[in-house]
Amino acid sequence: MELRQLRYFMVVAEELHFGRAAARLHIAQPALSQQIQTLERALNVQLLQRTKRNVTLTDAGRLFLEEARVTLRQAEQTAYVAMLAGRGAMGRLTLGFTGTALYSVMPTIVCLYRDSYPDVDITLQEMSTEEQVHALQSSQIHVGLLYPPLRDADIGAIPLFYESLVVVLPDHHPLADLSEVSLAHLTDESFVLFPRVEGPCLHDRIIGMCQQVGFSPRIAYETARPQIMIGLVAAGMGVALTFESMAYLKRPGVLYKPLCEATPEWAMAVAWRQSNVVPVVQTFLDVVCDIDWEQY
Amino acid sequence: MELRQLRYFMVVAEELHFGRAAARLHIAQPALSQQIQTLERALNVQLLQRTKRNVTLTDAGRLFLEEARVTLRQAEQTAYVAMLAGRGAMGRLTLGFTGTALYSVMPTIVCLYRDSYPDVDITLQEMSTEEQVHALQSSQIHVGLLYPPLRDADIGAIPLFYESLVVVLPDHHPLADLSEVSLAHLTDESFVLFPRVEGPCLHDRIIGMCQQVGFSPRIAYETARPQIMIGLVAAGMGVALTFESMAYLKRPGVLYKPLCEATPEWAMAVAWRQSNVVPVVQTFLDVVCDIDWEQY
DNA sequence: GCTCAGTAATAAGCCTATCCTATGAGACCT
DNA sequence: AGGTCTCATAGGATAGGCTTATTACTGAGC
Repeated sequence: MELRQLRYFMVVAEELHFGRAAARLHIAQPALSQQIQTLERALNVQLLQRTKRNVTLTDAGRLFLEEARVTLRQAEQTAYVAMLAGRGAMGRLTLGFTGTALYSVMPTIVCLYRDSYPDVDITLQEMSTEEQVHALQSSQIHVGLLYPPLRDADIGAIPLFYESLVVVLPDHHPLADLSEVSLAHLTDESFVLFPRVEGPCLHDRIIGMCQQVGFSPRIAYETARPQIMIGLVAAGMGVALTFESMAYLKRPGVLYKPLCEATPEWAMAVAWRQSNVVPVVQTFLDVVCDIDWEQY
Repeated sequence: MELRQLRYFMVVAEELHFGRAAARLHIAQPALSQQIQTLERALNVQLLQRTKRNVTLTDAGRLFLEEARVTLRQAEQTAYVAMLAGRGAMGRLTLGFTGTALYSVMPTIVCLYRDSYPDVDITLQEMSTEEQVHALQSSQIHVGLLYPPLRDADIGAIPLFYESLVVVLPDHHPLADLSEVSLAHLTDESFVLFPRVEGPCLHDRIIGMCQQVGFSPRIAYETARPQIMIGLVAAGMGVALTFESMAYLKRPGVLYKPLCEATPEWAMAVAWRQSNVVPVVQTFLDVVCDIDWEQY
């Protein structure tokens, strides 16, 4: 039994006339008669009652027709699913993101992507930049939201938008009234900073900047989680340096101040493994690149 | 897209190895490669990721595989339904039966048939012998339970069992104490009888028997419904003549008495249209003929 | 580093099945 | 009785599927 035979049979059952059915199928009538005969022989069942004058369905034919319709619909569905999946409009996408991305770009991107591709299931995993690189290399995630630079040439990355560093202060801090803060003001402060492994390059740059101003920051606490970071600042455990986009994460008792110094313009990027651009990755990148980051 | 390709793909997806898959399918490896390629080209989707060393499913392939499995199962179901229907083990059977059959053979037959062929839906229709003949001729019913003789040569009939006539009396009737009753006793009675159209031949025989004994029965009420017939007898509206199998229909206030006279041995028969022996009819007749009517 | 085994793709030829045209056979109508 | 309609059959052309042989490439072992 083949789908062709089901398709042919369905038309014959609708027309109850081999000539017309053959015309609809764009084949000659004898070919159609043959196929139906082959089908009946394969099933060992008479599906049609032919007199020399007209054609009717047998009871078996009627029941077979119903099932055949279901089968053909299901076959269509099968092809449709493949088509969707092949275009990246269906399936599963696993996305890694840093703790900071959770409070900035990640929700935006995921919402827009879901709107465009509702049939793609998304698996979200918070992980550090380092972890994301490994996860990309081992195909545990499809794409990541992380902080360049990356050393692996196989991993592509597109920076989304550049942002400066800001200082996070408790609101009763002596510097709270200034409109901007210099690193020099922070010489004797305790610092809350992200762990070096979260972004060794940026970490080193920050330490370097401090040393240029003449001090080595005393890092009292390390945490990659923004919520915890500003919580510690609010509790007076120190000051923090973080990205300006974090300023969206309001919390009573905490102020964000720009730095006077030209800070490194740092970018969050979307990254993927270039040797593994499966369709869902491509559509995801399309969506991300379509976003106008200026407004953020 | 054809079912063959789905079957092939399923095996390749299971083996993830063209050589082994081809062996399982009893074809050569290049044929399999070709079919899968044709399938991928038809869908315009890559289902398998081949390196020179091994084969893996793409995301699209995984989703396609699930749907393909469903499709193949449904195709099997389609063939299975046709097979069942072709053997008369599935579909619909319409059965005509007389009012008397309702209280004798019909329930027995229908129960046994349902046990053997649970997937055949049965439509039951009470109708007179005459009506059944017409319904058989016009294919409104497949088989009937009725009283021969039938004049149509195209309608086959098998008598099920022979039975005699009995007299139905109200229990306070003067003849109630006799163990058997003669027609001569009933000369002055009012009769409750089935309408002539329900079985003209038997009706005429009964009238004839009465006339042989020397009287013409006064038919006070005519009804084809046994319940009504014995109800009328119980109410003292007359006596009735009916088949002995009716004696199963007990009712307080009513007695059944055999006749002294040799009555015509009359048979209920199963009838069908010989030019319309579709599978369900054949299986129905098989069941009916398998019943040992001696015990009834 | 080279060879060999393993694996999928490709090539070329054969064969079957699918399709076509032409024709036959039975039913219904005039 | 002849004509028309409709499905089945017959015979030939064609395409698609299968086979074997070969190629191209990979990875493992010596």
